[in-house]
Amino acid sequence: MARGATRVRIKETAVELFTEQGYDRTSLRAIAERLDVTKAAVYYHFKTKEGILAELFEEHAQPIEDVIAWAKAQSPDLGTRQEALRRYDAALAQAAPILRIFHENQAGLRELAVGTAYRGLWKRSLAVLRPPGADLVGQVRTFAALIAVHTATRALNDTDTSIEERRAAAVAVGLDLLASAHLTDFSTSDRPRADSQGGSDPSPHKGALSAAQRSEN
Amino acid sequence: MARGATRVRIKETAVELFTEQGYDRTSLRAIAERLDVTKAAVYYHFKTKEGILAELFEEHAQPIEDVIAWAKAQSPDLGTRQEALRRYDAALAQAAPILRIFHENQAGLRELAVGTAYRGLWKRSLAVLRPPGADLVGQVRTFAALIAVHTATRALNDTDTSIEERRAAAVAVGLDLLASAHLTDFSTSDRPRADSQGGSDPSPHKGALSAAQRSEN
DNA sequence: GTCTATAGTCTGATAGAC
DNA sequence: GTCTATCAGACTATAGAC
Repeated sequence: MARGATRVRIKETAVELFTEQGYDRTSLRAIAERLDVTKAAVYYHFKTKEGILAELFEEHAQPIEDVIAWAKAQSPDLGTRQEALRRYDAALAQAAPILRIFHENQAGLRELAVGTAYRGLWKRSLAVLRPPGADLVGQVRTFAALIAVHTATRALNDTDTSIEERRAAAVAVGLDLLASAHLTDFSTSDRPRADSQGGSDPSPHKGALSAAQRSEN
Repeated sequence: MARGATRVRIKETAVELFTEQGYDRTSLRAIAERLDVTKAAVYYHFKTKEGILAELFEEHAQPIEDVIAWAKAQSPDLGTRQEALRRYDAALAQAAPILRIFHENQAGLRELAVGTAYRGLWKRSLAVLRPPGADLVGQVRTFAALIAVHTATRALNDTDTSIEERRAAAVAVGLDLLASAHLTDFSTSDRPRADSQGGSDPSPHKGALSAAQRSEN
């Protein structure tokens, strides 16, 4: 067995079991048994159960932190935010299984340090995608854009479509939502132009905007 | 103490603790202690721990089932789906705390019967909101609409806005997404030009880092 | 309707041999 | 680097007194 192989296998198995059964329901004994090692062997590599999850998080959060750092270094326009969403999606290609664990175990991880770290990453991602001075509707759109890229791919896994198709669809919807969120003054008919840098207006499908204005019930 | 009061208090306390700590981390002992009764008293009212959650689910799922049944009895047009979303939101006003428990404990509840029941409810809700023959993008939009109404209100609770404002914003975005989902032929996705780099480069490390040296934040 | 007492099992974690 | 052995504590659930 190569050096460090067991440590890697522990993390791989932990991802499997955390995903299948949940973090709290997954015991170290179960991880050890599936690997055909003893519980003490797991404790040799990781000080605590949370330590396994924390290391998984740190590994996969880094590419997303890079996207956030990149976006902060750009001018805060629509093009930057849309490109940030595409890069977020690219980072997610690897990180999705781990972030899914955090998403589906929110309640149980709330009091753990690693859960706080995840919530911070989510908030920073949202802050980067959100137009400055967005109104509430714009903030909801931004949230919807992020969560679409985050979970829509898995939510539609009962369709007979490929992962690539679903990811592309989720990103397309996310980009459209970011464009809509860019229209800050949503409730009036005076709408600012969507893009000022290229001269070519992306012009997403705004025909449905009037539907939302009928929301008063 | 009025008749049946303890049973109600157990459910109320369970909601609090399931929300704060998660379902798996909440012991019956903790529920009993917070109520200042004994564990056995809880077992008198509920056969199992899952039984508490199951009863909470059944109570609050019914108004949503009613919305689904109503929508199925209408003609499957956009107006019906939008009205269904509004009614879903109205039902959510009471059911939200309970459904939040299911949403934030997905992994741990996966193997439980009550978790399967929740996933079924979600799928049926989605089916009612989805335009017949929607393409993938339309399905993502429908998913985003439902999840916006479902969780956006809570996701924005760090803003200094009222719950009513946030709910109205979430519904507005949801209605707009349903309208967009109605446009089936979206598949020619236009990608707005982002910036000089363009494309979706997942590794922006070196160039972005040096650019990030500029004092932003 | 609420209690005491307890069964039986599993948990995360540690100490120390090899 | 992996093991055996063991810990103290927590868990769900049950039986039966009052």
